[in-house]
Amino acid sequence: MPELPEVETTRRGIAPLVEGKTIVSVVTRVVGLRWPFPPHLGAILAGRTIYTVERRAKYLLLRCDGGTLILHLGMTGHLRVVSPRVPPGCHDHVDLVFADGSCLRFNDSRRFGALLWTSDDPALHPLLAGLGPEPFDEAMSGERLYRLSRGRKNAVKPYIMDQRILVGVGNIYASEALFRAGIDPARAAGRVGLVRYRRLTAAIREVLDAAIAAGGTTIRDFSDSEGRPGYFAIQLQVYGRTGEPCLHCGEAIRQRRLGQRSTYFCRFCQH
DNA sequence: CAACGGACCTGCCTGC
DNA sequence: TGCAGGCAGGTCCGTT
Repeated sequence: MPELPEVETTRRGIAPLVEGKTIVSVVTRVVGLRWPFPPHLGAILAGRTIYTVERRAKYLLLRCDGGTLILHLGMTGHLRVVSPRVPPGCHDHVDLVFADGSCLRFNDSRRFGALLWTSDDPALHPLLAGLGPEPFDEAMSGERLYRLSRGRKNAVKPYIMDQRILVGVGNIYASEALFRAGIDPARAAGRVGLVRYRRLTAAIREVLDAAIAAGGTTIRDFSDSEGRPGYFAIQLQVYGRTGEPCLHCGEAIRQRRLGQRSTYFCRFCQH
C-alpha cells in the first residue's frame, strides 16, 4: 500500500473528480474486503452527495450529507475515476456510480482494504478514535516521541510505525527517516534521547513532504488516481538497497527483520 | 499496559 | 516447466 504520501496523492487526485457528485448506485463484486461491506450499502448511499474528500492518517474520508464513507487502501488498494462502462478488471471490487455518468472504482488485489460507513463523526469511529497526531500537526513533536517512549523496550522503528504514537509512517518511510536521522532502527525506543527524537521528527517530515511533493513514492505497483505510476519519484536511500553502498559512507546497506518487517539501514551511519 | 505472533489475501520472484 | 517457499507499502486481534 500506500503509506501516507500515496494516500494523500490519491486524495488530491480524486477530490476534484468526486466532490459535488451524487451517488446513484453502488456495484459490489465481492462481499467485502477486510471486513464485510455494510449491509444495504447501495440503499445507504443512493442519493447522497459527496461534499469533500479528506484524509486522516491513511484513511480517506468521503464526507456526504448524513454520514461519511471511510476507505482504507490496505497494502494494494487503488482508486480511479472512470466511466462505469469501462469493463471492470480483476480485483475491481466496488464502483460508486455517480449521476453524471462517472464512477469511483476501488481495486484491491489483496483485499486488506476497507470500506465503512458511519453516520456519526468519523473521528469517533473505533478505528480512528485512538490514532495519534498527523506528522505535520504541531501536536507531533520530538517532545511527544520522547515522552511516550520512556520505558519502552521495543525497537524505535516499530515504535514510530505505531499509529497511536503518530500516524502515516509505514515500513518504507520508517527506514528512510531513521537513516536520515542517523538512528539505529533496532535501538530501544526508550533509549533514544530528546535531541535525536527532534531530529527524527524533522526527518519524518522531510521524507513524507518530499514524497507528497513527488506525487507518492513508491516501488512496485502504486499508481495515482489516473493510473500514472509513482515509480522512482523520490530517491529511496536505504529501502530495498540491501548490499548496495550507503550514500554517505559507501558501506553495504544491511537488511534485517524487526517486528516481522524488513528493515534497511547502514550500520556505520546509524547508532 | 506493552510486546509479540498470527491472521487476513493475492501476486510475484527465487531456487530447486 | 512446475512447484514450494518466501516476501510484499497495513493493522487488527488474541495471547503472553
